[in-house]
Order: sequence, then C-alpha cells, then structure tokens
Amino acid sequence: MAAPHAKQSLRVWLRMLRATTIIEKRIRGYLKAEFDSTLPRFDVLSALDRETGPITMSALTDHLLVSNGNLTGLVNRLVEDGLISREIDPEDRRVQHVVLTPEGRRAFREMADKHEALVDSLFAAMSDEDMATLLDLTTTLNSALQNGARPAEDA
Amino acid sequence: MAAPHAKQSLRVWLRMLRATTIIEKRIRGYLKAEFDSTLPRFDVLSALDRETGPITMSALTDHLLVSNGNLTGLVNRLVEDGLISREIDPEDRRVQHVVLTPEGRRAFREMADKHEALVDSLFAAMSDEDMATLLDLTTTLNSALQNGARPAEDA
DNA sequence: CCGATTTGTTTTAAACTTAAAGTACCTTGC
DNA sequence: GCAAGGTACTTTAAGTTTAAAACAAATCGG
Repeated sequence: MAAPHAKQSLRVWLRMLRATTIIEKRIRGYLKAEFDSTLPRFDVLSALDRETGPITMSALTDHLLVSNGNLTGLVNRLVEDGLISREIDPEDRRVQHVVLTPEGRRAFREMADKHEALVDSLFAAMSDEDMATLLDLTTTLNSALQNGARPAEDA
Repeated sequence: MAAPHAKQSLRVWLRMLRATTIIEKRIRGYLKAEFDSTLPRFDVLSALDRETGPITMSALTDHLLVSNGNLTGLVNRLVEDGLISREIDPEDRRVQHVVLTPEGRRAFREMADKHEALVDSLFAAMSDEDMATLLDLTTTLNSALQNGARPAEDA
C-alpha cells in the first residue's frame, strides 16, 4: 500500500513547489504594494543586513544564489536609491565593498518586520511542533542538496 | 528558549525557499539538456496530462500558478511544436479549449519519467517516514494557503 | 436593441535571469 | 619592468517573468 519512494518524492516536491510559489507571490505583491520594491532587492538588503560590515560583490553573490552578472544591476539600482553604498577597495581596485546605508538599514528593518509578520501569517495554520518538524526536515533536505550540488567547496 | 512562532516561520520559509530554488535549478538544467525544454512548458504539459479532456486557458492558469499573460506565450509555442492543440469554443468565441495531442502526451510521458527519477534522486537522503511527514505538513500548509488566498472559490 | 459591465484572453512594459564575452586590475615569473 | 595569466566585476544578448493595461466577446439593464 505504501507508495514507492519515487512517487512519494514527486508528490512532496509538487506540494513544496506549490506552497513556495504561492508564498513568493504573496511576498512579491506585498513588497510591491507597500514598498514599491521586489523580492530580489529584498534579498540583497537582507544579505547585507546580516553582515557586520562591507562585503565584496563576490561574497554577496555566494549568499544569494543569484548569478554575479545579475547582482550588478540590482546593486546599481539600490545604490541609486541610496539604500546601499559602494566603495572601491584601495588595495585592489577591482574589488568593491558594499554596505547598507543608515537609510538602507532603516528601510530594510521596516520591510523585514512586515515581511516576517506576513510570512508568519502564512504559516499560522501550523503548530509549533509542526514548525519544528518542518524545520528539521527542510534542514536535512538542504544539506543533502548542498552536498550533492557542489563537488568541491572551500569556505 | 523556544523561538517565537514568527521567527520560526521565517527560518522554515527560508529553508523551504532555498531547497525549492536548488531543486528547480536542477530540474531546469535537466530539461534543457535532455529535452531542450523548460520547466513552465513541462508544467503546462503536466497539467494537461492530468485532464481527461480539453480545458480552457483560465482553468489551466488556475492549475499552474502561472500568470495568465505568461500562459499565452507558452501555449503558442507548444501548439507550434505540435504538442498541444487548441480550438475556439463555438458557444463563446472568447474561450478556447486546449488539449494534449497524442504526440504531446507521448513527449510528456517521456519527460515525466526522467523528471520523476531526478526528483527522487534529490530526495534520496530522506527516509520513507520523513517523506510521509513532509507530505503531511506540506499538504496542511497548502490547504491553509489556498484558503487564505482565495476569498471565494467554486469547484 | 444599445450602452455599461463583466469575463476570457492577449499584449505590453519593466524588471529579472543566465551564460558568455568583455574590461580593468592585480600578480607572477622572468 | 613587462608580458602572461588570473581575478573581480560589468556588459551584453537572449529570453523569462510579472502585473497591469488593453482588447474582444458576451451578458445585463433599461
């Protein structure tokens, strides 16, 4: 009676995909409506907010799962908007360090608060225990995917 | 010591997002390499394969979580490729019904088999029990999202 | 019947995505 | 020093994505 693992995998995958798609769409709509911003922008700000100081573009790319070419445009627009600042490394002029401006940090905090509240409301139906289990399982899954994904890694 | 629900939600969400992003990326790469196709195309075929007969564009959109504007282009290309066919509703000329062609069904089956195997390999690290739990939780989550999402629904 | 609204689908504009090529800078080995 | 090669980032080209506006057909109210 038990489904073979493969069929089960497919079912789980489709449900995960559906759930994340719906959630993403909500977040996207929310960011646009409230902040006239986008998810990729939010991700960049979020990655920078986690840092204690300026980091390089390459380091930022790694945190984001976004290709480096892509990042350039995002950062350009965020710099224009005054949310992040950029400065050339004096020791190596190829490198630039980006960091949140005070306004960027303020803006991000505001977005992040609402974002957290929104996400939480979307998970409201899940009990604390369910959430703990889900966190466990997704953590396991991520580890497996990460290992399977990158043949070699240094960090 | 327990994290408040909101923080927990955020953590879970980020892990889910990361996992699905990685998986999506793999599937995308695979479809492109093996079938010179894309995930959205696969999704359309998949949705049609589940149907017993022709369905309208709107119905298709609902199944897909893809914006309707997007669907037009996808369907156009799939029709060109001979994988699906399209015909105008004689009773309401705004409406069109789309359905898999025999070739489309054959092509989809082939992709689906490989797709299933790939997905399963990505979930290989999870035990049968984990998968059952994960299926449960994602099902609950989806129901909640669906209800919260649409104020009214008839089906 | 005829305008007004609703509904089904398509088009559009702007943002994002990627891979690959390009640019500028640094480093190394003579 | 200076050519050769490597590194950090940007640009490009081609394509996808989305929300929203536009369009077209049907239906409704007078």
